[in-house]
Amino acid sequence: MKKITLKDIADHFGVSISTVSKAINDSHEISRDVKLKIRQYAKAHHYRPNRIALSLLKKSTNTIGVIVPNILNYFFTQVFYGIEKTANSRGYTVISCVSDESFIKEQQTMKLLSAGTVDGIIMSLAEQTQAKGDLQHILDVMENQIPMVMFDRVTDKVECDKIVVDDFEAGYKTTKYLLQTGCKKIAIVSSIFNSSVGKLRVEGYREALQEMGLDYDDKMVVKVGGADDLEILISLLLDSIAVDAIIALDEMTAVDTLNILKMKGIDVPDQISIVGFTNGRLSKYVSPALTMVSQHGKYIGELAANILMDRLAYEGDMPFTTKLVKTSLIERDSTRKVDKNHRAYQ
Amino acid sequence: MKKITLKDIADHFGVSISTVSKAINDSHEISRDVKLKIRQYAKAHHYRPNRIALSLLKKSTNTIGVIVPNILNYFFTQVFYGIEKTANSRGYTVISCVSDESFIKEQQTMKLLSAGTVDGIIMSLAEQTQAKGDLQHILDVMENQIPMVMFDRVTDKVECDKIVVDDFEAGYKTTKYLLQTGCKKIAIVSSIFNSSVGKLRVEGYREALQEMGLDYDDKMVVKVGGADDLEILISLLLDSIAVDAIIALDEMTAVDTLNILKMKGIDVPDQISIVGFTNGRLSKYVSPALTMVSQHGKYIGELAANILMDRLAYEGDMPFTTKLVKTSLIERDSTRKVDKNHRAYQ
DNA sequence: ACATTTTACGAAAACCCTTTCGTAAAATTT
DNA sequence: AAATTTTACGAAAGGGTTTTCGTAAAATGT
Repeated sequence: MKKITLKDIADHFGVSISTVSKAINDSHEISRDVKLKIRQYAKAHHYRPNRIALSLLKKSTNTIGVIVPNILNYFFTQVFYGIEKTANSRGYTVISCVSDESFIKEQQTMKLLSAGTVDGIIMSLAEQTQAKGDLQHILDVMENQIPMVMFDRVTDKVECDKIVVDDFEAGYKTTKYLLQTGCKKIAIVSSIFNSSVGKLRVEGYREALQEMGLDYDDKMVVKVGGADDLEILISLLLDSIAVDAIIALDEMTAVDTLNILKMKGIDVPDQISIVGFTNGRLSKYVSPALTMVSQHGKYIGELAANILMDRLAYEGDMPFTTKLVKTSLIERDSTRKVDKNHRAYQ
Repeated sequence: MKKITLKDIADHFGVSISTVSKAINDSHEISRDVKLKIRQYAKAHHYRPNRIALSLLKKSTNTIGVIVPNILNYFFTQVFYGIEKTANSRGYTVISCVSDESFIKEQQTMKLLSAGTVDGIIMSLAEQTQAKGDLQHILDVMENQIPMVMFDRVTDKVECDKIVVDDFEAGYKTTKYLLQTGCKKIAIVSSIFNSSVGKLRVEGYREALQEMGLDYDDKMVVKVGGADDLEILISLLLDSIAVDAIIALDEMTAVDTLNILKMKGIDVPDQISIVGFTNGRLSKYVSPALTMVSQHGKYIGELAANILMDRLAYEGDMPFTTKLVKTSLIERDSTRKVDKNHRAYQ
């Protein structure tokens, strides 16, 4: 049984296509008996209006495009999950694309999506795009009147709705928390020192130190490239400074750091506390379970989808907004309990 | 600048739409100068043929739909990644949907996708659908002449291309491996004892035992429901039998089991070896790092996409195939090294 | 100079759907 | 009985594209 169209049904009953369409859409223009037999036949043959034809007619596809840099990253998976769930509940379909952190692929994908395939786009910039700073393909899309929401990795050069994690506050809050648990010498291990995200977290850390009258020491901010560096760099750090807490700016580095400390026979959290960023699947399962900063990926996805769909539904002008999503600290066993007395002084 | 169409360009030059179309498609029917000025204008105004209109005309969307039960599961994320990459490289777009293990959502999604939105579908059954056994929505799609590839969670009731993990062999191979490392009393911890996948693995395990002349003992196959059961059930197991190896049928259970054994002061792998299923992100990062069975999610995704696209490209009949993908054992530190002498007897 | 071919373009159909408008016939009102 | 309204349907446009076919004018061949 091939796909059935209005024409097929019209031919079968010897009526016009418009009659069939109206009958199926329960128009009052069609008599009761004609309507009945047509609807019955349509149902029996699983008639469903062709979405493509409808899109062409209505000039809207009820589809939104999503471009994430790396779907294997749990944060993006979570965001994607949030988007899909929300879009779906509001009758939208999601076309998902992965830029794989590549500028070229992002460019191609944007072109594809903007060729009438989607009503709007949600995206996070590829690493290469951020490094290159060439955003023409994104400006093109905006010029084409396609609404866009950028999240996490955004840019000032494009005017659109944005959702960013409050990374400054996250760095600040995390540092403050460690200080409250009695830590005095807090180091940072970063594998993302080039990104805006990484820089903001360090700035927040700096602010927190300053507020407590502590000195910021550049040597305390360790920049790691590959995983191999980590062990050497941590050893170097520990040899020179009596560190009592480490903030790792991504989950894998956090877990690696934990393992290195354990190998060295250092007790976590008694001798050194660890807080990691991105509350993924790992942190709960290592021992001690790691205290992590959650970025609320799923919530960000829901928010992005809602903002986009609101804009799509809204007639007339709507100012662009930038939402700042706060992080949460998920306390587990890699940090000490907050010192109540100390907290009292805050 | 609004979206520009052939008509806009035609109006601008006072020529017909067909002339513009031919000029842009570099037809020999159009004179050099007309072609030149039209193409130039089109490029300057970022003309791109509307994909929706093309889809309607060509009766193909160059899009494939993917339905996975749970995108937060790393295995499915990997499969999805493989599909997206492969589809993309062959000029296809991917519409991704999540059934969330729900029968209703799977049903709705299938309807949506089969309404002309996609050329083909790749899917893995939702848990609810498997439990319910109602596959009408899938049969409907097949009747609609939409090619489909099912992977991992498949069913005999639908005739289509399928890709399944060789779970019997995986259970067999894993057991054999543990025996070769000198283990004699191998237990299984399963949270998926109702699924075909789980059953096959246990059968493979049984076969391996039998082959070595060892008895199969039902008490050695522990069925866990929630995470809370696990500790009690493992304690019960260890109290009654001198187990020296545990096979966990999913990653989280493997890690949980490891942590429980460590808490009990049992050395892994010296006293008890552990092998887990699904080589995800956790296993590498716990200590000792877990020996795992990899299902090659990314490869399965690539395979599924290629089979589907091959079928879409092929004119005429093509028999349905079922591919059996072998698993690989990734040896880490939760199992002992293979006993060479023992192996010699194999 | 006339017949034939080539060149260069336009008209129209097809893809499938919804909706507006037009119009007979039937039903109602005057 | 004539005028008006209502009922129930069909024709056609429009959405954007490609492609087949038709056809003037220009170019070529004899």
